[in-house]
Amino acid sequence: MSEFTDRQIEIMEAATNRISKYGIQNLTIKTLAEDIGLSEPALYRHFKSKNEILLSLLEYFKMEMKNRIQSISFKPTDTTADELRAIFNSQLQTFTDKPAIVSVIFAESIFHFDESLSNKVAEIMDLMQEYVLENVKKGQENGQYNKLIGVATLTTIIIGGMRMTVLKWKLSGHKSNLIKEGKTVLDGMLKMIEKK
Amino acid sequence: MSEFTDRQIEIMEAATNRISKYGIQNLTIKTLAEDIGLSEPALYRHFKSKNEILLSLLEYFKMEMKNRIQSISFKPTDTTADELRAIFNSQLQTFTDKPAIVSVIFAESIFHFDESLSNKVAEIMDLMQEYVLENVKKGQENGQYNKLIGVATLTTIIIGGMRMTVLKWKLSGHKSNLIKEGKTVLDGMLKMIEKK
DNA sequence: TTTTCGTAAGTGAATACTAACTAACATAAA
DNA sequence: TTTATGTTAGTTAGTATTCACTTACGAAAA
Repeated sequence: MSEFTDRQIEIMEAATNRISKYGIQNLTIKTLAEDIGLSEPALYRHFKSKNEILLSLLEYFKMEMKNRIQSISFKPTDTTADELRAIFNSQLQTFTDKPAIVSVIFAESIFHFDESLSNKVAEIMDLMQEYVLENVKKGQENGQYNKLIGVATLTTIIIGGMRMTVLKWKLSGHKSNLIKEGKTVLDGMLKMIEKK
Repeated sequence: MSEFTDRQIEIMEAATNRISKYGIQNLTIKTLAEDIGLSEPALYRHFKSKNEILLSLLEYFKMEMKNRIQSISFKPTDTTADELRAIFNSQLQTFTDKPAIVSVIFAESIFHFDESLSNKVAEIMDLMQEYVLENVKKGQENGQYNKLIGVATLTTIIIGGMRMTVLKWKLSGHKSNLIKEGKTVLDGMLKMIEKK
């Protein structure tokens, strides 16, 4: 199914964990090899460079996210707001299960040094943006959302609010309840957006 | 006035610019010295380590931001929303004048490798949060803001929306008009919050 | 004369990556 | 069934380069 081997996935997950725990500066081929219990050259059997590990890791998450969100099945009784709730719930659940991912995909700045990497992060952000924009458009068209604010601006506010919630959760050391807080913030925004 | 010498400020600004242009990975003592036209050991005359340059740089901006925001003079006719507009306008103006700052203070992740540095970034974020929280509390108390949402959640949404706007501006290569777009987003949020 | 601010020329440690080799195993011709 | 050949995934022991930082010294202002 996946285009990656088991060993490659193991390496990518170890890299994600190390970045999450100690930052990108501490992700070296040496430490990464030690984490997995292999020698340094062994890693080069599976990826041709360190950059390729990072690039693959981002691509891997992008694929996962796309598949996951597109396979969410909405009920016929769901409102447009319910659909948005389902999308973010799925995201927050993934982050809660694998907190290390957040450190990697929310970090435009750590990949600033390499164009291919920062482009890949931008692609992931754009993908999420598309889903939200589509939802907002739909909600305004079917009259479930008010039209106080334009589609683009509303999308910025929604994504911004959710990102901020994730960031605070991360800075708290993952101690707070991300799913609960994310729900509070999203419901807050929907309370202001939904027509009554 | 400042606790920093001219040379120190010159070094901190050069460091900020280099991080902004090429990322933290490219900020080395060698490249930094070349930017200023000095030798490497000369930098050590002014800062005792590379980390101290970064730490000072963050402290320098924190001080600047605190002074700047606290010296904003509100008119008696200003609504609570106007006060919030003035605060963010001041921030966005600073970012527009010196875009490099954004790369440094919006980057929790790039300083992940050092606790003192990430703490300093958190302090800057907390400071901004305080100003917004105070404003939201005041607005709800004096009846200018509605009470659909709690103070903390509303603060998260506002800061999140503004951060997202700045991030998009940064990813656009500073090509969009930050002040204008920030105003649009803030006005959008206020439209939903203000009592009519 | 002392202090300040600079330089040239290093240091040891760490980094991404490579060279050369091998054990284990699969495939298929003899 | 044995033997030859190739592949996969690993090893040890390096390479050149880059890094933050230091030592020892010079010039010139106070």
